[in-house]
Amino acid sequence: MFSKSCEYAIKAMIFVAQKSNADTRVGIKEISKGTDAPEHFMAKIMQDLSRRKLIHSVKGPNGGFYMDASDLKNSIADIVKAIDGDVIYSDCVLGLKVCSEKNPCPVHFEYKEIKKSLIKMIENNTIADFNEKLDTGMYFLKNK
Amino acid sequence: MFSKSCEYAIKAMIFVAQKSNADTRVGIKEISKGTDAPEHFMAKIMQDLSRRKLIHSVKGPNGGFYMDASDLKNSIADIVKAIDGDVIYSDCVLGLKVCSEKNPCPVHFEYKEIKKSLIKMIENNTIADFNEKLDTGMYFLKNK
DNA sequence: TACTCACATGATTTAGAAAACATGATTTAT
DNA sequence: ATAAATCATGTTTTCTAAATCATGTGAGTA
Repeated sequence: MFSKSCEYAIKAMIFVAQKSNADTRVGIKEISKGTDAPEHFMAKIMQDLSRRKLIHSVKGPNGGFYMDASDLKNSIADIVKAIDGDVIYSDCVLGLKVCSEKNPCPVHFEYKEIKKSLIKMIENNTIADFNEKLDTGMYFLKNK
Repeated sequence: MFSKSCEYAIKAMIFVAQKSNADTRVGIKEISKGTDAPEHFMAKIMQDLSRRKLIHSVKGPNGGFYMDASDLKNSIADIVKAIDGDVIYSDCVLGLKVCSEKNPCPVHFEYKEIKKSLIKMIENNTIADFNEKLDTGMYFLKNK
């Protein structure tokens, strides 16, 4: 559904939210281990997220990434838009460049409703929400 | 959502359903033009569909592809399973290899419901259904 | 039979995402 | 001020889906 980059980005945001606070930062190594993502690739993604102000970073010794209260208010949709753009809002099951009310593919109207709930899901779930969930220890960001 | 191959496969099935009957077959060239897909690539996909008995083919002069009554009863899900396998049934928003009730990613339960309606959609829509739709001229398989 | 048409099969190439690498810049600590 | 830690940036490599190419096979027709 999302690009690999985007999957990693979401996982990283959730992971950092869990592990960081005002003066505890999380480094790339820890993030990539905690989310089961390739280190160098994840580094690049973190820099994207940082450039787009979805997360804070500090250089140097004891540096790393962290999230403040306003970062925690971001939704999954904000991350997806930052990394994958708005394909999720415009994509077509059959791959039509333009698939709309006026120019619908054969499944346009059926998919429309599903897409609506999909968008609702990613827009209504904030990082803070996941933070609480993960605290229960009943959810996972990686398999092994 | 689906692979490019799968998108083309669905379009091709719908297209052939429209254009063919017992003694009118549709050739690769016509199919690829009618669905805006690369000819050689589409040829390969048609052969997959043919091998998996989702469509009939005839070699030689006046040969081509066609669908009989039972072919028309196939659902979109049948095509998806033939081309992409059952990833749609097991995929995870965050890319976990195993994402289940026992080992859920943070969005597993929210996505579960959406996935259910997605599957329902592709299982309940048969090629024959589209055939009728397309007759109205209000749906499209390509843009230009 | 021989020729042609059109699908079938397998090998090859291309393009773009995913991943890795090399180097630069900034901060902290001594 | 120097060195080490850590994020930032740009380039290169790898991998796989997507697309193409070359050749084979069966069916129809004269």
